[in-house]
Amino acid sequence: MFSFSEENYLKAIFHLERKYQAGVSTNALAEEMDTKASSVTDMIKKLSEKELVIYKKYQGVKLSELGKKTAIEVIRKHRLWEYFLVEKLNFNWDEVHDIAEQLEHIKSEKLTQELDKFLGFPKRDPHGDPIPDAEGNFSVANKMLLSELGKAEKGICVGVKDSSSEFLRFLDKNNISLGKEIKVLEKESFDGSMLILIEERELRISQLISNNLYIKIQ
Amino acid sequence: MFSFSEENYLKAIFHLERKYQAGVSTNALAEEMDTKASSVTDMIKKLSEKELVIYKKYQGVKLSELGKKTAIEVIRKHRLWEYFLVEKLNFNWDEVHDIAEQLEHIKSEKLTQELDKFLGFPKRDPHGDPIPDAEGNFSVANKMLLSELGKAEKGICVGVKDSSSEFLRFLDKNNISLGKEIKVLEKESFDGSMLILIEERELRISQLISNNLYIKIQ
DNA sequence: AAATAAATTTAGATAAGTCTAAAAATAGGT
DNA sequence: ACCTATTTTTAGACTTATCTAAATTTATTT
Repeated sequence: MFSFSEENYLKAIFHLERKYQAGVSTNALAEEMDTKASSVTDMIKKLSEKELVIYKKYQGVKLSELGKKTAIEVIRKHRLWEYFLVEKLNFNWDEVHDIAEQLEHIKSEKLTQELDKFLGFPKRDPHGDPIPDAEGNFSVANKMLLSELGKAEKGICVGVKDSSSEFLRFLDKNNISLGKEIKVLEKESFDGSMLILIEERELRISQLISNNLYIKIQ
Repeated sequence: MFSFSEENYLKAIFHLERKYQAGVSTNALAEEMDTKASSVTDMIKKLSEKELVIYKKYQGVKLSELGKKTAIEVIRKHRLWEYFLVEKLNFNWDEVHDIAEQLEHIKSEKLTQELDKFLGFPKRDPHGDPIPDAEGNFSVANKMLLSELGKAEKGICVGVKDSSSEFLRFLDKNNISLGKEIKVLEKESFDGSMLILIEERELRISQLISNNLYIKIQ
């Protein structure tokens, strides 16, 4: 079994690989993990010895098949627990991340399977992210950022890029939640803000907001 | 916040204090924690600095009020999670201990409270042990060991002293479970075994068994 | 009360994960 | 191609929790 720290590194590498297919740099990992580059190098060596990552000095890291499988298992647990907290224990979607960061490291395959079953095999967590199934498969939705929409186009809100409490509470306050339709009424080119229509209300949002909201078109 | 290891020591001291009111010895703790006496001394010093225990060299330890409160919180979480695993996730009572050992260290007061509410504020875990409430109060049942009963006496099974898988599975196999009435038909003085009546079946059990089964009389 | 046994503590070592500071390698600009 | 800036790695140190082996304290026995 792997330590909490090892699992967290694997998860971080997994997420960064989407952006850096050629290999995740030490500095990128250090920023993601909120630690120093030298610590990252140390851990990468350890993960490499355990054959969880493929690593050549100065060339960045990639996950091995085992590393990827392990990372996906951790992500599966994280998202199942988030779903549990919101659907069964009345948590708001902005409160669950830190607790799920702890729960994702609990080691018991049976627990994960039974939790999944108990929850009715949910497909997405409260932030719209897909939950991997027991085999590690999960849909990579054809989502796009709201900011990519043009004037008069519309989409369904399906997820958030930033899942910080601050952002999620902003969305709550403005009644923006997953599943709602958003139509772009106007786009202001000089600051990137847009006027949107959501549930018959008009709302002006900054580019920072539209850049962190995923939508699905059609 | 305290480390997993610190919490485990506090829990162990709490349990041992029932037996050693004068103070828990280093060796007793070492055995309970399955570690070396020197490691125990190291940890006790640390707990003492943090004012979680009262410690004088060579005199054993006792929990401080803070230490006791912390230990009870961990035990509360352990037992709530055990109840959750059995009642919601279809675990058998012999499978839950190791997973609860992990879950008991999750830090979130809200999680504990909401879990308690979700489960309907259960009073006892699957092994019959009382679950402390949010204020740390819990009933210390007036239970006794089955082995203390005399011939022709009877009681209701309310808990187990040993909660190892092996013992619990033995009980399952022989259809002994919490809430059932047990009557002593015969006691064999030379080996301490007894013949009991449970659900109209007669069963001979060794002293090891009757020494690990709690019953309530009347 | 002295001698021995048992329990406990101390001293020093180890492993995991992190850090700072310095060295080495790579990348970029001219 | 060279010089500089950036990135990455190495070296050495620190903390937590553990260990072994030795020293010390307490308890027991005669």
